[in-house]
Amino acid sequence: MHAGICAEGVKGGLPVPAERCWRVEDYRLDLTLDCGQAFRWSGQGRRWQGVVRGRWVELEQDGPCLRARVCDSGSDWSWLEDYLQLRVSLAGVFRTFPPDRHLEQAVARWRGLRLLRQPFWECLASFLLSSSKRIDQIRQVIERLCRHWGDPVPVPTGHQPAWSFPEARRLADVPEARLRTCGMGFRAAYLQQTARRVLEQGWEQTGPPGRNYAESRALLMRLPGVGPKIADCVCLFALGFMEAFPVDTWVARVLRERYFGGRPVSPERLAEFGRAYFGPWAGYAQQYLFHDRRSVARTGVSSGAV
DNA sequence: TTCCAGGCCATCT
DNA sequence: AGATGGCATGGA
Repeated sequence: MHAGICAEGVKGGLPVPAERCWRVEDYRLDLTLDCGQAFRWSGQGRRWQGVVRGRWVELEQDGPCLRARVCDSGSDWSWLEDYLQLRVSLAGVFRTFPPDRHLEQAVARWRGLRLLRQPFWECLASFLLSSSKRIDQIRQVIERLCRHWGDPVPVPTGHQPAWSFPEARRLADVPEARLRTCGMGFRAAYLQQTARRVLEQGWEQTGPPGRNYAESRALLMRLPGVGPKIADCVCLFALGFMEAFPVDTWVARVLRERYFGGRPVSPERLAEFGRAYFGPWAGYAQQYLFHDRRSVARTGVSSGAV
C-alpha cells in the first residue's frame, strides 16, 4: 500500500470483493455510531466513515441491509462483525430488562441503538480524555491525537485522509507538553502515565487480567486518571461486561429524577443501583437512558423523531 | 463575563 | 465515608 491510496479489490492480481453486506434486525447505524460511545465516526446522512483496528471503513445502512466497504483486500470480516456486535439479539437484551415505564419509553424511542465492542486501548484512552468535556470536543481532541501520532491508513481515492488510533507505546514517549497541543489540558498527564502503565503490564491488546467484571473494574481504577465512571465505560464498551453501568452527569441526573425523587445520591450508589435493578445487560439500559436524557436536553422535545 | 462539560484526585471533616 | 475545590480548554 502506498501514499494512502488503496488497491481496492485487488489481491495477488485477482479481484477480491472489498465490500460486504449483512442482513440486520433492530439495528440503527446512525444512533449506534453517533451516540457518544465511539468518537471517530463521521457521516453525512446514512453513510459513515471511520477507522477500526487500523482499517478504514465505510458503513451504509439501507433498512435491513448493512453494507461495509473497506480499503483492504482481505477476506476476513470477523474484526468488523465483532466491532458491530452483529450477533447480539436486541430483543433478547430487552427481555432481560425489568418492567419499567421509563426505560420502556426510551427503548421505544431509540430502538436499534446498539453497543459496539471497541478495542481496549482506544476505548481507555478515549474515555481518559473525556472527563469534564463535551462529546463534540472529545471528538476534536481525539482527531488531533490521531493526526499527530497515529499512522496514515489507506483510503479510497477521493476520500478524506485517515489515521489509525495511536498505540500506547507511541504515546508513552511523547512529552506531556506536546500532548497538550491537542487541547487535552490536564488529561495529558493521565494519558501519558496510563499509556506507560498499560505498556509495562502488557495490557495493550487484552486489557487487564481480571476474570470478571469486579476484578477488571478494580484493576482499571488503579490506573492514573481512571475512576469508577471511566472504568465502567471500558468494561462495557471494550471488555464486554454488559452489566457495567457507567454513571456520568446525565445518567446521574436521570436516575435521581426518575428513581430517587430528585434526592442527592452518590454516583457509586447509583451505579450499584443500576446494576442491581436493570440486571445482566444493565449497560444497554444505561445507554438508552443516557441517550434519551441527553436528546431531551438538546432538542427539548420528547418525540422519537431523529 | 460566567458557567459548565460522558471525572478524577488531593485534601479536608 | 462524604463533601469541597482544583485542574485545562472551549463553547454557549
